[in-house]
Amino acid sequence: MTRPTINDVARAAGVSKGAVSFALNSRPGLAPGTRERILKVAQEIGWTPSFRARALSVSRALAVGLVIARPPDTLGADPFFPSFIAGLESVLSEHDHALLLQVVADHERERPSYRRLVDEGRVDGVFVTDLFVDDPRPALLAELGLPAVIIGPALGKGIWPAVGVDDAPGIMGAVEHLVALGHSHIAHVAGPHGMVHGHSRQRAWSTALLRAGLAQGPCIEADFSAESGAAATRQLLDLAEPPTAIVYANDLMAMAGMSLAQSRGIDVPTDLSITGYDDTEIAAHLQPTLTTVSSDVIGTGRAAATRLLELIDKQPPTDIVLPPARLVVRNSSGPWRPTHRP
Amino acid sequence: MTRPTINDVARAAGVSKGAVSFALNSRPGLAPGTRERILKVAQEIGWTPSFRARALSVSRALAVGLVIARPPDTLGADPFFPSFIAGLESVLSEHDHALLLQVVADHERERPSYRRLVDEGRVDGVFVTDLFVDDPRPALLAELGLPAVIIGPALGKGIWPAVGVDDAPGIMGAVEHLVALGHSHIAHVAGPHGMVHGHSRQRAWSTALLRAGLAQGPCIEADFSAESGAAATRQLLDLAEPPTAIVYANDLMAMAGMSLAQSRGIDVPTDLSITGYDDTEIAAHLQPTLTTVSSDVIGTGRAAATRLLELIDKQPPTDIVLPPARLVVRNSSGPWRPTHRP
DNA sequence: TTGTACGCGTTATCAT
DNA sequence: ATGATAACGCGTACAA
Repeated sequence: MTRPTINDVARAAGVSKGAVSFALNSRPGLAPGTRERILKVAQEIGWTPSFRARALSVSRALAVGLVIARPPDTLGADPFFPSFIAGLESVLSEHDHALLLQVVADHERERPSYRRLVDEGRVDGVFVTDLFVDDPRPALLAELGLPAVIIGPALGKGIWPAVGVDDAPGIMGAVEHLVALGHSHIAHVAGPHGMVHGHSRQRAWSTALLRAGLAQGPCIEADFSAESGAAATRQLLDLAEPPTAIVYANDLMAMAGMSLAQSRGIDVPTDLSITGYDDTEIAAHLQPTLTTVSSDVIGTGRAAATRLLELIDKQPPTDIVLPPARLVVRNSSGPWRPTHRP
Repeated sequence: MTRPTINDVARAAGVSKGAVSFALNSRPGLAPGTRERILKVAQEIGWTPSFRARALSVSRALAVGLVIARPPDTLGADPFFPSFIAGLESVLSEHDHALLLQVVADHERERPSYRRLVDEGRVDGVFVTDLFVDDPRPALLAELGLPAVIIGPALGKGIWPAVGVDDAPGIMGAVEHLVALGHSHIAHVAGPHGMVHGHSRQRAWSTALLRAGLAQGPCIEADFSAESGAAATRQLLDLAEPPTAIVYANDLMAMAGMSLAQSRGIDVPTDLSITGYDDTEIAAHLQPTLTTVSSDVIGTGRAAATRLLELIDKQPPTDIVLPPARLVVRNSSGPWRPTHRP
């Protein structure tokens, strides 16, 4: 009833432990016949190498970690992680690595989280998400000697490789789309300036306006939450000259903003155009359907996992090309109409 | 630069490996002074026991698994997992257990996933979610000898303990709320009948109607997705006698349904009342705000983790009481008005 | 190909 | 009562 070990296989096949190990890892130095026989016996006995023994022996954890630092309720609304994790998994499982997940409420608790992962030797590397400007984590991880891959737009040259869909093309696409519809007063509801994806999306919005030869519209910093999206929208609509279009840094804020506008009797898109970012499942089923930016999140996960495994094995980086984020035009954006508001 | 081992500590403290181990695990048989000295030295050297070595030695993985079988895009819209995982983590980390996550696209791939977890000895137990009626997984896990805790409403007596907020009170609360508002033609957009939480919510709806002395309203089976929620709503509204209120099995379908109704010029809640389930972050920011059911998901995670660890250690179950799911009344539900539709 | 040391704690057996 | 010693768990890798 107890699990078979490598010794059982060796005995049954009439060879040594070492031979079995060689056969399993398909390493040279075994007669083809022997190799086959060993594998067949292993199959019959139903032996799979013990991950624990292997991990101890090779001094590797055979696992990587993902530490998510966010209040759980904010997490629930984020469509990123599930898909991202699915992408990670698809690569990791092929390389016999497991994904170890930790969710901590805030960045304070993130540090000890990494420490423990390292101290106990639980993981061989980690993914770092939600990077903020001047984030201390890359340096901390370097100090701990733990390989890492940063998820998100690369902000300057870093210690670690960054993997992620560049969000600029998507946001710029949104602005261009609105400009083409005749809008010239285009606002932005941004993510926190301190977070790189908040930052980069805002910069993309700003750059796009510049390129279109338009004046910078109003920009309000929010925090990706529905609450903050609604509040930001309220501020924008209360301006002396409210914008005719708003580019949101994510779908959740866009949805909250759209609802707020509607509750004030403002019609979307007749009176106000709105774009989101993420292409959440619900986006296509709102009233009106939401124009938003879609990116290959699963692909990002795959790329990140691939890169981290390479980093761990000290292999040269594969060049992985991800399709750029693209605008999905729906009904929340429409032509600008030079009418008077009530 | 290499990690300190138990030997380093033993040498520095002038004792044997065994003594250090005893000190660490606070086991009897050491003079108080010795114990303290050892711990102090360990602290100074910065030694933490290697998880790998310990796992091999105690023949335990010191980790538990969560296998999520869902297409990633459906996952993204589900607010359950992030909070649930946060709850799991808070308990697991205190007991030095890690959470190993796997996301597979469908149930076909779930089976091999468990096999690998077991064969490699990666985990000591698993959480089973999204249980469906006559689910083969509990039996499979029993056969594999892998302790499990089922997440969700207990459907009959099972091999494994079930942990989860009972959804019946919440759904019944929604129906009662609608009845109190004067509605008598209350429909249900259900989750898949084959899934226990789809099933149990539908039963709760049905029971509540019965208790209120009302006729069973129309019920349409959907699959928790926005798409299916919209389709089901379309069917309901096309009935000769459309319902005046719809109870949805989750927020996502409710949102899609609400949008669909609005796109047809039906006012919510004036012409149609709507309730959801989950209390998603966006629910409070929709137009109108969504009446829905809220439950303690983090608490569920904590309870599940506690129970699984007990199961693994063959300890008697702690009795954990979770607050029942409760209705959060907002603006998508209102009094029934006996008016004619256009 | 085989034999064996090794990785690193845990625990049962012994000695004082 | 204290603490040392050695076997053990299970693959991997190198010398023979």
